[in-house]
Amino acid sequence: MTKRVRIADLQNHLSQEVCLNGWLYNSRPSGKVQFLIVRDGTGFCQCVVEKGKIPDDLYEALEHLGQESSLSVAGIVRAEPRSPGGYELLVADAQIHQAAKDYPITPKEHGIDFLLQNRHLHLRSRRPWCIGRIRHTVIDAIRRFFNDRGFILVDTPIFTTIAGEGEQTLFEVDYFGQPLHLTQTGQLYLESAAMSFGRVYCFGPTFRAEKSKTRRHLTEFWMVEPEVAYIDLNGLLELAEGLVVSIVQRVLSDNRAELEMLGADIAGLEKVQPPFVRLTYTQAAEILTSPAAQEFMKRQLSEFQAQKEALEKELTQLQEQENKGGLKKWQQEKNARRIVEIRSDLDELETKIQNNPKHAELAASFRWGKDLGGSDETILSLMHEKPVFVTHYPKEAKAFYMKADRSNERVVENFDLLAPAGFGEIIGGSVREDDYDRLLKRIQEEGYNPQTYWWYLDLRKYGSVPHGGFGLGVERTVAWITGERHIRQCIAFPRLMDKVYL
RNA sequence: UCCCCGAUAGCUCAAUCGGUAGAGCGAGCGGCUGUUAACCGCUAGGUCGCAGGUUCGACCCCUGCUCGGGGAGCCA
Repeated sequence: MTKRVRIADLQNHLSQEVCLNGWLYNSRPSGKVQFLIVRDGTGFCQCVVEKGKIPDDLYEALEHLGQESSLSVAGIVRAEPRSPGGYELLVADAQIHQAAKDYPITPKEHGIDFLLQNRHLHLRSRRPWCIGRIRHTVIDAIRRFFNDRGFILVDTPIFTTIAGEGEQTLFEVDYFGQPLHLTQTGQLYLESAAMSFGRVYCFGPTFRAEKSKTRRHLTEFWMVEPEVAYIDLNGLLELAEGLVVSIVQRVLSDNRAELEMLGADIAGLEKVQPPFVRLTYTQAAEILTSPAAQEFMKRQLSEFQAQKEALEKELTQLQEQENKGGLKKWQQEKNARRIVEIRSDLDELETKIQNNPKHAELAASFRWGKDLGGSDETILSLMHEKPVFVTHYPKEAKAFYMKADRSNERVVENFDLLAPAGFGEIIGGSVREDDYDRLLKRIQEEGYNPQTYWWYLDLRKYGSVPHGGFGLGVERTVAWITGERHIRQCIAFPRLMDKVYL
């Protein structure tokens, strides 16, 4: 029996005969030779089948084998730059385990809804595969970052009795007759644990019943939350900066091939180095209302318009070519495909062009005291190449547990981290209010029942210390790093508002 | 909850002025010894989302509904 090898290990078996176990990803028969693209979970490999080198009936069976059929192939490994992984297999023998017919996901384009309806199969496709591997690296990098720095993992409950983030977004659960809800954050529990271990983190699913139908929202997502005793805002910023840098570095070193396949912005990721940009909310507001921001928006608008004109010109040319006729059939088809592409790009540009003045106006009319809107965040992050910290938001715009800045009571000691290139928020965090009376007052102001928060208040009665932490959304981080526009492609089985596919 | 866009073959899309539909991919068959979402030829595949209205005539115009996409608010 030939040695079983995984595609990722082929480089160590040059010129040897090996056996791959996998699935047929694509095939290109070409008369007396066939090219089978086989995937095995670790990668993709081109397998060459030449007529005469294997039995004729096997050759024929392979020629008619459907996409995603399961099979084993044996043959000699050789280097081949034209093969996806750089190595190919010259097939000497093959065994078909199950011949699949009419696999629904073809090698061409599909709509997002169709793909999610077939998510159980779509996971096998190249893009979800790349993203899933990067997600794995991101999660591993996060755990290592905290474990290497003496953080203790504390698993906080998923059924919870208290709200952390606003009560409208809770999923309620009937817990043997008692109404509980699914966790929105482990933070409050984590603060309790931090007073025991000093530095802690939790990592788990988070549930928010936000009625947000956008490409940035899931109702079930994964979040890592560190919490540290004896830390100030600067310490938190450094921690967050270090975490994000180490995640990006790990992905750059472990998943470069996947980033390339996805067409991610590798040069942009390489610029993610400390120090990140640090702005206070007040400075951010000044930037948004400044002439520079308006200039920036105008430049963007003219850029969009230039792109639009270029696309329209190309469209006209293609249509003229088509009307003239005399094109080969494959050229016609290529043109038709390009036309569809241009139209969808034009649609998107049109939206951007329409939104630009609105966003510019929103930014210009920004008044101190408001929370930063999505478009404001986009402008701020587009104006900088590196991630941007925004700190010291107005108290009114933020959660009750955030510590009031003692030197300016109108603001709290919090921060958001905006990923670059217009991606938006991936981290939110704060120093926590550690004074009993102030915290009690804030709970009352929010209209919450202090009795529900009795144990949380207790933490301020017994050895209260300055402490704080933050939450980083895994899917948003993965979406930013991979350049994926839909957050729902960044988790295997996404849960959306009003829609759970599988 | 609100605003914008869409629904045509299994999938992705086209159909000029209102005159009962057309490509590619996929599937099936055939051709091709180095392909790269291969290519070339042939075949099959449709209650144009649902209900109503306008009209001699509706994929096309109008109303309602259902489903989907994008965005706002809110957030990681």
